[in-house]
Amino acid sequence: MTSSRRSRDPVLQAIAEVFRRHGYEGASLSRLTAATGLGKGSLYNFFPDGKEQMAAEVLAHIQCWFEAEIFVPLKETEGPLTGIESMFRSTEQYFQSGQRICLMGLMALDGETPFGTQIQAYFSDWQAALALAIHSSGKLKEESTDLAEEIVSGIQGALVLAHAQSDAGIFLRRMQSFRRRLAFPCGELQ
Amino acid sequence: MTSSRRSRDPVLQAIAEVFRRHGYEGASLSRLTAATGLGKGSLYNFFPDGKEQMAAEVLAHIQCWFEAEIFVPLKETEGPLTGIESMFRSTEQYFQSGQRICLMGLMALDGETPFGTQIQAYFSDWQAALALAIHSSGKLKEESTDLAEEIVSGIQGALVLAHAQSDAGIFLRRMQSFRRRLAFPCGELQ
DNA sequence: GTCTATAGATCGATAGAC
DNA sequence: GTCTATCGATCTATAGAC
Repeated sequence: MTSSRRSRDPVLQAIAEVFRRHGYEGASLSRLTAATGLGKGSLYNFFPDGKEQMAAEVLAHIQCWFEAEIFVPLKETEGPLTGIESMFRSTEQYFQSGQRICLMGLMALDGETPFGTQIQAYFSDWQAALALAIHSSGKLKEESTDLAEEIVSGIQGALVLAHAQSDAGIFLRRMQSFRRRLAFPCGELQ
Repeated sequence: MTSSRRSRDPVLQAIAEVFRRHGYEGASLSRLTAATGLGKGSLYNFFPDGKEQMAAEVLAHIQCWFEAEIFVPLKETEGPLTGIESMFRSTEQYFQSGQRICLMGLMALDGETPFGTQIQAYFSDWQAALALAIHSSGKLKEESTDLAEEIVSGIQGALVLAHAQSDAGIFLRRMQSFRRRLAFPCGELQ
């Protein structure tokens, strides 16, 4: 169990990279075997239900990582602003300053995948945790929800644009912009 | 020429919908024949270079539409604010209030497609036209560029989130938020 | 110009040797 | 647990009848 965990994780990460780069339909078994260094037989030994199970487990792994590293700190940190700043830092690191894509966002656009529920949960969990942190930093409840929606969607858009322009600077500039937006209370004008 | 144009356009639109729904790799010829009502032979008569040519022409068609309906009005309208408002309206209409996906954004994330140049041009043209309109509405040049980047990427993110949550309201709320952001000069704080 | 038939490659998945 | 061999289905693309 524990040793299976230890060997399963790097395989899952290699698989995740293939899904990120090629999308669900483009992630062929030949690409997956090449990326993992495993034969088809071994892959089906790890994931008896094949490609769909691989994608489902990758998404579950991502959800767990964000839950532990971002959502929980957002909800629990004593000073809520440090939770928010830790979110920005973890997000920048996870997406490699904008060079890496969000698989949840890609799958959301891709559509026609059986992962709608997982994707929906990921985004609503993120937004809820962030809205709570913003609210307890002193903003009104309505404004917090709105800002959380702006930032969660804004991060996705920043990843799209950064990848389209092959310019990670776009992502980092957007993240700085979100930080400023939370620091200055100019949203109260409306 | 003119009659070929007339018959080519609806075919191209049907093809575009398939790419939007299934991505480049998921847009199989069988789906394309089903959506267009044409046999493979006819499709290859229209597009001798096959799927890649179909996608390239779809993207070119989209670029042309945005150029004519959004970018030019942004650059040319007498009162620049009416150009910006017309952009918001056309954008909401084009993306069907957030129910329709941006094919350029999807292809940008999809990666590994040979359309990087077209995608890059689309986004930089949009941002440049919008920045110019914002600048001539009275904002500083630096702030205009930044706001244009925020809005162009923000629209993409709003489409991602709206599709993930199956909630077009998200897209419409983000668009309203952008309008407010342009109306109130609170960005000068930093 | 539209269709059907089909080629050749690759797809996801399985079987069975080791 | 890992591999190779192979299945049937589907893929993109072509050929040729009408």
